[in-house]
Amino acid sequence: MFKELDPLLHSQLRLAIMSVLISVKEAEFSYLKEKTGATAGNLSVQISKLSEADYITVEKTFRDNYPLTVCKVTGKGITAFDTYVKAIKEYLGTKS
Amino acid sequence: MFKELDPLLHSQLRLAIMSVLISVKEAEFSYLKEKTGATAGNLSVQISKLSEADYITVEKTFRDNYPLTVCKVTGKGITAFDTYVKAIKEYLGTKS
DNA sequence: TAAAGTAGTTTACAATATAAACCAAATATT
DNA sequence: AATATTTGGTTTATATTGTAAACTACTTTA
Repeated sequence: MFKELDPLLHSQLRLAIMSVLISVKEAEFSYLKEKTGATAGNLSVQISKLSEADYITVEKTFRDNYPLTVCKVTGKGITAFDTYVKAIKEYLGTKS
Repeated sequence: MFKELDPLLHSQLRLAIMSVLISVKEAEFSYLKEKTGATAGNLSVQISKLSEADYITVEKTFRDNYPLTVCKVTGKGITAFDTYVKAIKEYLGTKS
């Protein structure tokens, strides 16, 4: 009846991160922090999880002497997100 | 940016329960169990939580000598569900 | 009357989410 | 030139949540 919801995506913050990354293709840590409203600690943890699953890539460099973390969504991530969107719509009813 | 997702509804099983109840207005425990594919234990716990929040009402009676649990969604539950649907659509992108 | 079935509830544990504490380096202040 | 503050995060500890397994209580069937 109801499709499984990818537990990695069924998390408010991880879903928000993916949503942002799909819309912009690339984002800095601080940008994600601002857009999602998350604390840095929580954001760091959830970025690691998405990265471990290869839903996103994380590049750590420096800019103006400060560390800079840049995230991008992968093909696998886009597919997973699309699948999640289709699945959850079943739950939301026909008014979708 | 992103609206909060009601944590009570942002759970695969509770969302499925609400989804069913909104489509049928009233359902027995065993019907919910079949539709959601949940174990009885998990279903029992999640029904209690929805009931405590007054998102649903639970009526315990007997039918043919066996206990019978019937659930209905409340007005508050419908409102909460609608709000959740609107909120999560923000996360799902414009292809919604 | 013993075994199996119905309809759940309770409990114990695993997984998740999150804030708080921490770290390393850079810049600003006294 | 120390010291304090800021940047940009990570790690850790705790609280919350989710779930399966075990249990309860009663009923039916053999």
